[in-house]
Amino acid sequence: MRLSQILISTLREDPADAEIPSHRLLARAGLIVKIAAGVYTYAPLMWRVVQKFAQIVREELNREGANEVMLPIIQPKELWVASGRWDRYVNDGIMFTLKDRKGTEMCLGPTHEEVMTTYVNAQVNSYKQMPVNCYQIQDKFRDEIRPRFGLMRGREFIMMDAYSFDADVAALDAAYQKMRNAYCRIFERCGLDYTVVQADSGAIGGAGSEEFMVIADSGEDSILYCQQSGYAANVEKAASKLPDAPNGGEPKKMERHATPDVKTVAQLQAFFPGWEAGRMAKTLLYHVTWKAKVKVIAVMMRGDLEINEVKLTNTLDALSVRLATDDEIKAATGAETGFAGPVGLRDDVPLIADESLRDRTNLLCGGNESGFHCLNVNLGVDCRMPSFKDLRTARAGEGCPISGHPLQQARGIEVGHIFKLGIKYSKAMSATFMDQQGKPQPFVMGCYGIGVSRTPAAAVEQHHDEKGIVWPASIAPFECVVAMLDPKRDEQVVLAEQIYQKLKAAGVDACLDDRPLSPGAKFKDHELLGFPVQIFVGRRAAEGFTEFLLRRGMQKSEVAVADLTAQVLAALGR
RNA sequence: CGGGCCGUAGCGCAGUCUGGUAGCGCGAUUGGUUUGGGACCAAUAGGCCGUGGGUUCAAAUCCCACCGGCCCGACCA
Repeated sequence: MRLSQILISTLREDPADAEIPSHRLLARAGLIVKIAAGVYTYAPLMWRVVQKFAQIVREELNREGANEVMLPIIQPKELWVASGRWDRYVNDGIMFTLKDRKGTEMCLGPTHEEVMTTYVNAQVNSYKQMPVNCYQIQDKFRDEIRPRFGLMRGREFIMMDAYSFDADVAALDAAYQKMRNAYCRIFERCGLDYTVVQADSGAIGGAGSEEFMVIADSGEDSILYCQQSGYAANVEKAASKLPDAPNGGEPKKMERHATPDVKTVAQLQAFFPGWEAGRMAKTLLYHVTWKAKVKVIAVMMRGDLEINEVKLTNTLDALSVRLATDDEIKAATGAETGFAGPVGLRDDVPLIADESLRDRTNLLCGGNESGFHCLNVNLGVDCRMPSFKDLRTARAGEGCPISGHPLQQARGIEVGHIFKLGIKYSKAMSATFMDQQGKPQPFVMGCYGIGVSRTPAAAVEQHHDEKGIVWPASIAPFECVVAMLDPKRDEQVVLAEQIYQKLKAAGVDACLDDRPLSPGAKFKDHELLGFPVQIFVGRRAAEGFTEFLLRRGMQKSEVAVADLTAQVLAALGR
């Protein structure tokens, strides 16, 4: 391709609304253009990037026997009612809904479990037809509460989702493993530094799930990992071994103390010298929403630790949880915020506690009365015995649950997520096949997503410098650019053309920069656009020499034309 | 949805406090000179100052409402 024929519009200045490197660079390079919040046009060079990545995804999925299909973007409400997800997605506000001419409610697909399950259910009647794995690569729509970071969190975005259908759990496990392997190959081929972490399965539900995280400071997810054991988990899911808190000793008689205006753990430590946070048990009131009811419940946590609301939601099998408001707290405990405790808590307020409080004695708790706290509280003696659950947010520095070594923390961009769904959707939607006994059974499903527009952005996040993007060769818009510095000089034009043709003949995805720009402008453009290998045909063209630049590291050397193709192939690892 | 902020030429911004001719840089167009780090000279084009209402002799500027957008938070296959 000749760059003179491609729409390229790099900006001299950073766009005003971009924060993170990938958004800033993709916008400045003119590769993405915003049309509304979280909605972007992909410029020709960016579309090449997306297509190259999508092709890698296809090749690796096809290798595992998956079938590419095209599913509708517009979906009828009834499918979502059948799976039980309409209300949740609409209430969460992320569903784009619309009505057709007849007034039938439809939505723009935020994901495709419903459609795919319906499709496969109609086609697959027998266990003999499985395993089946279908995927699609296309636009998805989510009216994100807060779109941001360019392609990282858009409202319209490109995604690959694959769905596997099997007759039993063992077959699902095999399908899952195949997809996991394919995912590893995909992200390796993109040159990404990624980690597979245990994850919460969230709104989509199901048994096990793992996320593929690209490590980057701008990542929206926090992950904890251990190099010794290989353990890695999203902080939403992570477990850890805790260092012991100070022992409370033999149970003593509870004391009630006036603590006016002392509300926080820090204030309590100052008020009661010698009582460390680890000997306190804070009690937080949560407003919990289930499908058919809402309730305020009390959750106890050791004073020096934090509640993990994802774990709390899962433990309670709730749709959502949020901290209770001051009014709700007063209604439930009779006390102002800051004095809630288990002692004398109303019987109709359920009480649960984190495992870190099991068997702990002589705790410091809120008094359930404004201005009072209790010392030497013993659970099950001075108050109800709570049920104990893992509700704690694991933190860096705590022990790895496998090796005990201190956990380390990093930020990650979620580029892939794989789930063992089981029969959650097939059962809800009555999607069944005939088993060997001739009895209908629900499909055992898995689902597997990759952010197709997000992954290239993540690649930029990981591969850039102060001058611009440094594309990994496998997804670069072109592997190599051949630029004539002065298109008015015939020897440069002729030589550049020759080199370009030779590279193409050698199988290099090359482009020719024949634009009538000054040399400086071309240098800047190519630094920003990030072609991995850059060849400049300039003042030494007549002598048969060119300049050879590797974008990563910006190493520049003079190379004779005769050696050029070999050098380019070597630089591309071929 | 809570908190903070912003809408002025294609992009980046000044002007708004203190009402009175709408500006700067980049980009674009034309002509000329250039050609190794976003060239130079000259000329030109380009604005319902987000929208609607109000105050005023007079509104980009003051007031109200709405719309759009950004950041923090909550939220989030």
